[in-house]
Amino acid sequence: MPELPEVETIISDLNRKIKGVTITNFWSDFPKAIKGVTLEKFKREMREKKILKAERVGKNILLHLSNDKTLHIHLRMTGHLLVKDKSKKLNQKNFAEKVNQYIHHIWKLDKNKTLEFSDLRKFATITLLDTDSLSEYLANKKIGIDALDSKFTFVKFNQLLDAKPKTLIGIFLLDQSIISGIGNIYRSEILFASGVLPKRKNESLNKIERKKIFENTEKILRLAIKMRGTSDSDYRDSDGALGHFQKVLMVYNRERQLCKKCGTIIKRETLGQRSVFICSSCQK
DNA sequence: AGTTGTGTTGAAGA
DNA sequence: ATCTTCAACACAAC
Repeated sequence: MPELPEVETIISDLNRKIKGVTITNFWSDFPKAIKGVTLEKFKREMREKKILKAERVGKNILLHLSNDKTLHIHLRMTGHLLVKDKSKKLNQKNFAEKVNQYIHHIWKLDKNKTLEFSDLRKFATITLLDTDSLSEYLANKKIGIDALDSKFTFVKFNQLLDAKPKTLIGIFLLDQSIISGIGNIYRSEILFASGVLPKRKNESLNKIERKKIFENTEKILRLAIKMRGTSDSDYRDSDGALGHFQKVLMVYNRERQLCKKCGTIIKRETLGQRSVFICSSCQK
């Protein structure tokens, strides 16, 4: 599941591999994922445009093009972007893996490269925007402050918590309109590291607990970026390779396994229709 | 073999 | 308003 660290890994890969390259053509067998324009119009808009830069806001990918257009890509659950270089024989093995075989869109690039979009469940979306209208578009989407934005301070975090006193912290952390970037994996990990149960109301959290959640959010997200994300299931980087954070998960997807800290059996609970994983002895 | 769970988001319903 | 449910879709696990 691509959350902030996985998207950040993709963004840095894209900037390293395809910044400045020219799109020669575009192919899709699932144009439904392309929002706002027909496939034909979209193809026309792609041809002979340069990819200037990749950017990230929360889990959202922004690709700035040379025609004052910006591509907004959301990977949703199973989307991932692969960069292939036909002049290199590298990564054939990764790309052959089944999870990388659900290619529904291809940007053909110069220098023998392609940007290929694999998406098993086909929930991902591609939106073509005027770069000028970007800030308006993002405001409309109600994307909250990025969890790694330097403006996301402890003071700001407290203001956000106090604005939603009755909300459960486990639900709050997942709400992209408040803070963007945290998904199901990292909310369980952040709350475990902070010793706080997901069903605690914001108003019940004392200053020490708030501080721990705030600090662990940055700490865990940055460590996960360093480890190139969590490949618990479908996620792969632009080489089609696995991330490594799944090796150090403390609670996520570890139902009925023993807590790595205290040996208590990890439990799975449902919160807002989604699973959350807890150690009832480490978290209060 | 049919049912259920999976997680992200937007839209619809209450 | 805010919460809950569902739908988008494919597949693995039961």
